Amino acid sequence: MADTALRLLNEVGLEGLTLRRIAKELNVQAPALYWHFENKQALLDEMATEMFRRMAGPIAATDRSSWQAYLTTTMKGLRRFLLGYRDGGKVFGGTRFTDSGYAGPVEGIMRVLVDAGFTPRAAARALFTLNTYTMGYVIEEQSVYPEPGGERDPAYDLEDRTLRMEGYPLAAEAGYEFFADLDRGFEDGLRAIVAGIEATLLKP
Amino acid sequence: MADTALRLLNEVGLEGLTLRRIAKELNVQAPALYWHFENKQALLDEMATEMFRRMAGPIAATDRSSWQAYLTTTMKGLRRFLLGYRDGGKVFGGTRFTDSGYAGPVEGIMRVLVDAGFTPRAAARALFTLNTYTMGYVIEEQSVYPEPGGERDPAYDLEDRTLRMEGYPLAAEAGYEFFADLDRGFEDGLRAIVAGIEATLLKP
DNA sequence: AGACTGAACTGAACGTTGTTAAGCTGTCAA
DNA sequence: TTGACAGCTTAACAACGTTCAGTTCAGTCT
Repeated sequence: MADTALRLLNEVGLEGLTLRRIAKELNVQAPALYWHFENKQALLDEMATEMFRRMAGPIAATDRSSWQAYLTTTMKGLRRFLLGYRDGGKVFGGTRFTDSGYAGPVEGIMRVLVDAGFTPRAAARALFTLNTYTMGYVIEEQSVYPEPGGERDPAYDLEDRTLRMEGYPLAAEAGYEFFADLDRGFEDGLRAIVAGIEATLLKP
Repeated sequence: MADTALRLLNEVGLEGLTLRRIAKELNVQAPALYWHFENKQALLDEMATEMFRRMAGPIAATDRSSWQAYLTTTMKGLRRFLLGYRDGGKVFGGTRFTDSGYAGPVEGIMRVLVDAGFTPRAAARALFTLNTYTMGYVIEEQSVYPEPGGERDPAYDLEDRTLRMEGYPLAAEAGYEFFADLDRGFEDGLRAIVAGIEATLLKP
């Protein structure tokens, strides 16, 4: 049921994801959904939780050669997963999980960090910082590329953007760096944050 | 007009911000708004732009004793401003600006960084990384504290949260660190990122 | 003065949305 | 056979964004 909604999400986007559309996909009338969910928000929460369940498994089995490599591949994985769903960032950000299934994965990441010498508080801070960065990045990214693997939104055309920046050469160059190579941009930011975590949270 | 909508935003939230409600505030009928805006999204874009205009001034006049201090106070200011509007993070994130008024402030920040020895590309990356972090943080934060200066959303009750985490001691402690002191949490993350920027983007 | 223009708005309506209420259908246990 | 209950349907509601044809009114031109 949340499965169906998630599949539909990639077809119609968050805006087009109406209860009647979901019901149609299930060969059912819209009010029938209320037997399973209290309201639409509860369904969205369930969807976010299901998304998390699906990514928790694959992400768990990552590079453990160092805590840096572990965090890096984990966050790359998180981004890839969120990008896999249309509006994945928005659906995921700010929705509460409907069960405690995320406790396990969080415990796993925390374990790695604490074993590497972090205090629990520093480990939690590192994790939260990386999470918010990744989510913020994906939200921004998905407003440039609304559909997974799809075309760039024409409103973010780089040449138009540069033209409108006349008189502000550095801002023009910045705009280009912001939205040109999003993969590399994410990883450069990620590398910076991981290095900063080592400098200020592991060895304060 | 966007002013009125912004004032109303803090009263009724993004969800309650309907065209009929805005029109009522202006002593006008709802369709009249379409004389001034193509559609509701255009109005939201205009609101985000207006938000940016209001924060660009105050933020510009900040600590210039070092680029680190400059970035830190700028980002603290950005967060404070976003927190000043209900759902400020969501309104701001992923909306396109309606004019090029943001080019000036961006140019200013870039200038400081380049003068401090950053390449333009590294400066842009530093700025974007901090921006996405701040926006992601505020979005998360505002789902815990929906109203500016208001009460904590009961769904994020820390004790409930901790209870549901039985068997995952580190995750429980992490949950506490995540949502306990949001001011300190933001600044700790900020400090880490700024340090990482120095280590990997200024001196690669 | 009178005709015209355009900006700004009204009133009524349309299709769609999330949601509620009451009632129908089948399945399984007592 | 009866009853309970899960799961659904049909009908309807208020509210939403939006469209369209018409109205008001200040200002301009002849």
